[in-house]
Amino acid sequence: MLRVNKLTDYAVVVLCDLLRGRALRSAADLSASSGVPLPTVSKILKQLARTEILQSVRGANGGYGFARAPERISMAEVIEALEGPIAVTGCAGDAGECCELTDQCPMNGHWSAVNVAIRRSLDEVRLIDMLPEARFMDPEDLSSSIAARHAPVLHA
Amino acid sequence: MLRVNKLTDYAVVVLCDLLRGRALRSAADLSASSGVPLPTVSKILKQLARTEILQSVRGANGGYGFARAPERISMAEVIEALEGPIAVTGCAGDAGECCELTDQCPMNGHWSAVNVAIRRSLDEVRLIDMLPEARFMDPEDLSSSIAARHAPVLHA
DNA sequence: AGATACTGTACCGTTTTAGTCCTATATATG
DNA sequence: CATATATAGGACTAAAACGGTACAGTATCT
Repeated sequence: MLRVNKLTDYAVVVLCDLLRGRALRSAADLSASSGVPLPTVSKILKQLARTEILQSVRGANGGYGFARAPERISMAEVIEALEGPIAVTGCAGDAGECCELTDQCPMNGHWSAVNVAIRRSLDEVRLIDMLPEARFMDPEDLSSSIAARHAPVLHA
Repeated sequence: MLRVNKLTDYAVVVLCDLLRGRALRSAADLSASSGVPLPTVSKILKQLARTEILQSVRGANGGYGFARAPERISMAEVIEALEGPIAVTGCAGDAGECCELTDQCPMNGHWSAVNVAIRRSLDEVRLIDMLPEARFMDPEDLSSSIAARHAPVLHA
């Protein structure tokens, strides 16, 4: 079925919620407003904060916010943040690890054609395209409305 | 990691082997030449024969062959044959089934943007692009060489 | 009739995933 | 400085998915 993890699915829910609210929100806050259980939200946000997608602030009044302008975050990034490099099979990755049939295996990394194709298409889907409002708004209205919601952005 | 099943991986190995050999090959034959265990090869071929990719002939001297000109088979078809419809999450599918958070879930099928993008890119990767020889040959040489190997094609 | 080869289904052990919890660390506030 | 708040990191467990195998059935060739 070419699935992504359920966690990745939830991540998009949470990220869209974050897109809607103030610039800095706590995990508990996001859990309450998204309906996703707190431990799960925590896990997701922690993962995302390790990349260039989210930025975290520790301590009282801390929380998570976007590390970059959210309009410029692609789904490829989100998926990679939660599931590692986009590689459809173990064989096709850059890593040396391969199946036991290496000698006879006539593939030798030819899934990379598929990987590249998928990677490219995911680069072109933006996180904000996942917002339900997206389908009712034209791209310009959308970005300006998001910009407005995020007046006090974190990312300097 | 956005994986496909291991079975799908093996399917490509076996299909490429079939691409190389005679038009009609038995499962045992393909198992021997590809190195994939017979029961597994059987399972894969059975699945593929349910679609328009392979065609089966029962009884002595039977086997499997392509149901259509193999140059026109896309990876999207192969993946769908083995894993069902290309849908990255349960939510996004056409089926009514959705997560438990339906009410609050702000997604409502917005993974479909991702699904469509992936589907489109997989439509453009052909099965023959997975052949190791593919990278050393230009498209025309390749299709003619495949056509030559498959002179007595099954598909009318 | 017998041998060959696909068809369908059911089963089980292994691996992966989802979800939870605990301890450590950082920061704001009184 | 003490305390409350919040993230960081990692370990652990129960559940689901997957891979692989086996078996009984059907079709076809010789």
